[in-house]
Amino acid sequence: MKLATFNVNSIRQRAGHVARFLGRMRPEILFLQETRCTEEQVPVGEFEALGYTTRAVGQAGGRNGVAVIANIPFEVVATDLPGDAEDGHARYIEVHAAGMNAAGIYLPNGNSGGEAGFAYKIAWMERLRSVVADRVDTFTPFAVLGDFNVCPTDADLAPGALPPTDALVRPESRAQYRALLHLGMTDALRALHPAETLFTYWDYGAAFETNRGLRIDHVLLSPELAERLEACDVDTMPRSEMQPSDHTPVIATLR
DNA sequence: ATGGCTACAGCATGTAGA
Repeated sequence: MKLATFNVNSIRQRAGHVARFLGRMRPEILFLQETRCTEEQVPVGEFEALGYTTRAVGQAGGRNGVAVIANIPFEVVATDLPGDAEDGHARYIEVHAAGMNAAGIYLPNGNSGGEAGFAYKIAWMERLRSVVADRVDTFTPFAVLGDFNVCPTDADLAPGALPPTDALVRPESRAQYRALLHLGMTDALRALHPAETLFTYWDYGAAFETNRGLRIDHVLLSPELAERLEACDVDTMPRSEMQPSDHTPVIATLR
């Protein structure tokens, strides 16, 4: 069973990248972030041809947007977090599939909109923590995958890539991320690669060539799923293709 | 630390991304 996450920075610009990734890695479930379009605008044809079904949560205006693409039966059980403001932000999708729940998230960046924008990020993380706490308390096998917009530690970004005031590395963001781990979630990539320099995002320009990146896309697993964790890796292939997203996928394999 | 990228809305630049 392979679970994957990929911030595509516009699915309309990246349908080919996603289709090639699906064909090569054949994940059972793939979560997308920053689809940047409405549900009707998601180009699903290439995915259907590969045997995949798509469900999207989108919004008008070219911002945010998440989706799930799977080749096993699944049911969408949530399209927002309990308590989410009625602001129309498309940032959450949760499915029930293969005896587990899996959520795809596009966590607010928190750098725009001043301190109010940062507060929105932290509040969003607190709501996510409530959902994770519920799934853990009820022993629901649960995976959270997506663009967390948090570098968990200083080992998760190239030295000097961000100022210490950036919302991706601020202590409050990191504390909220750690709170998810303290609930019992496992950072799958870091658990299997404790000392490796691993990035999932490189800014456009020369950052990929010079490997000046960030690790901000994560796979968190509840105890039931962490026990089944077999492999977790960053797939840099899509980032090396022409007209890439600035992110690249992370894939976890469960027994 | 941004914007030297990129995408989007919409048609000129402004906003957002991280």
